[in-house]
Amino acid sequence: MQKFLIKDLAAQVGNEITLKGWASNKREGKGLAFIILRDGTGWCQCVVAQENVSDTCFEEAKKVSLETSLEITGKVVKDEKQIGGYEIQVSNLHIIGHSSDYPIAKKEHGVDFLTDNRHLWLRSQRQWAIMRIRNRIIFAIHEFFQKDGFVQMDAPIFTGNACEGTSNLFETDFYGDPAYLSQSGQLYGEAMAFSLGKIYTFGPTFRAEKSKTRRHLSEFWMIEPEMIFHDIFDNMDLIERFLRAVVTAVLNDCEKELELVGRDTAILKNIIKPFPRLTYDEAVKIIKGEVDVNGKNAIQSLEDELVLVNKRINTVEEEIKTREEKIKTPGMKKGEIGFNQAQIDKLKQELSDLEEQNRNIPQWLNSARNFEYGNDFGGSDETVLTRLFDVPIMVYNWPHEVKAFYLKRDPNDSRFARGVDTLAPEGYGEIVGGGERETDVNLLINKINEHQLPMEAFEWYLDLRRYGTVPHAGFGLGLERLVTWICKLPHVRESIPFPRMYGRLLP
RNA sequence: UCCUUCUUAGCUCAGCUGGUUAGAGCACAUGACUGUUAAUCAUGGGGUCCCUGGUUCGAGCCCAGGAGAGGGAGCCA
Repeated sequence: MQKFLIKDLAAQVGNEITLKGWASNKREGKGLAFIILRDGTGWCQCVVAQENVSDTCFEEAKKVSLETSLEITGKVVKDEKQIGGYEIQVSNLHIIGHSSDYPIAKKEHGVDFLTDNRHLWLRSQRQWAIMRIRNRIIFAIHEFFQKDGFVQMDAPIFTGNACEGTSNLFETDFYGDPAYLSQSGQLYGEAMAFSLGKIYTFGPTFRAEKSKTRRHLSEFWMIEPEMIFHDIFDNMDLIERFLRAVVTAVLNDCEKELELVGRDTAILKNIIKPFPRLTYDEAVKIIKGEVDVNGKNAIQSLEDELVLVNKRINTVEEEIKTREEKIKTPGMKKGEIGFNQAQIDKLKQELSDLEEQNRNIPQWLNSARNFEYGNDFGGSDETVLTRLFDVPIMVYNWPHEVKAFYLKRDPNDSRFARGVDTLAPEGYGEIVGGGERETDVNLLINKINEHQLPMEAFEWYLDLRRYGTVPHAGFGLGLERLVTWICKLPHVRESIPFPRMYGRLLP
């Protein structure tokens, strides 16, 4: 077992202790080696000075390469310059497992390579920070619901019926019968709420969507609370309190991790402000640019963005050119060439992202301008809308045709269903979908027929209305999308330890 | 399913109008340097230019087909 951990070094200043872990980096000088040790709880520089250790020990230190596992004994010294604020002056060192040609270098890598090496990528600092934030989010979710009187219950993963239609389901063999991997625990959640009042499920969800976008996974974790005697407005109140609690927990406890992922926390701190609530009608007007919000016009701001993107493309191209010229000047130091080369690589990465945006934004503009009233929002519409806000927004009262069969019709206007989507700001889009459920058995039967779903598979669900129906509501939160927004990640793939995506099953 | 971008060393990328022996940085190996922060400096090894076919005196570069990856639309949390 490990007696001492890097995170606890503060209490050990002046003491000689033994740490166990991996070498995440090493720098060498004459008679001196600096090993950055990581043990899962943090990073710490260990200094091996030839004069302080035996010759065999120093030879051993020289053999340490990236990700070699080792045991290090030495004195803990305070040193503000270092990552964790402490340093080990090594007196003894012992290699546990060698590591040669570790594939992930101390440099930028492409996504394909990193995803192929996810099992090793997880060891890097940024991924470590994301996983810790993910963990804090999960814990905060449980804390919030448990304190609020919810009971955690589990929906089955094998299901015989499709919740919202048969497409996008992974089919498996269940003793000779077709079974589907759950794409939502929602219907089961309703049954469980009718027993325990307020429940939430927390489990994996599977969608066979052939989507290759920055916000889709084939396997993701969903949190689905369901509450009796809640209407859509109670539901929105809960969503708001819930998200506020989770984000606040991360802000309070993950300062270091947020810094490591480079998250500007100013926008997260806005979470204390009330979430704007828009009806579908209001949101459509904003998307189409007919109504301004916060002094900003959706179409205009997107057009401005396009201009900025183009300007930035020019600047970046110029800078690449300048640096390429600079490299060619004779007599330049090798180190300076390397530095410029690295800058050029970074700029090229930015350039290809910008060019991507340059291709996408005109499409989004087109789709926003021509948005047809009555349609569901597409990914780009959500982006266009949420770019204008600095807090999550809630859009409710959707045209009933575009939403799931189990949503309640608005009693004041039957064209609308009482669904609510919560969209994360900064262009991130939908993180929560939910609503008030239909309570009338006959309206439900009509809807099931309209959607051409197999009635026999839903008989048990209809029983919930036959035996003491009550008003109830709930929602589903996509954990990875929340992690992605809170960390401001460029892609969901970094928000889960081993992402399962269209075309990705390994590692 | 459709649109779009890409594929050159282990990794990240150059490679001009089609021209002779394909380059750089990182990583790796050896050596130098007592305090480095992606350390630095010197030397060295390392290539099926994604695959198949075509055009050409000549293809990493042009054409056709295929494979793989990125992003987007649809669909969705």
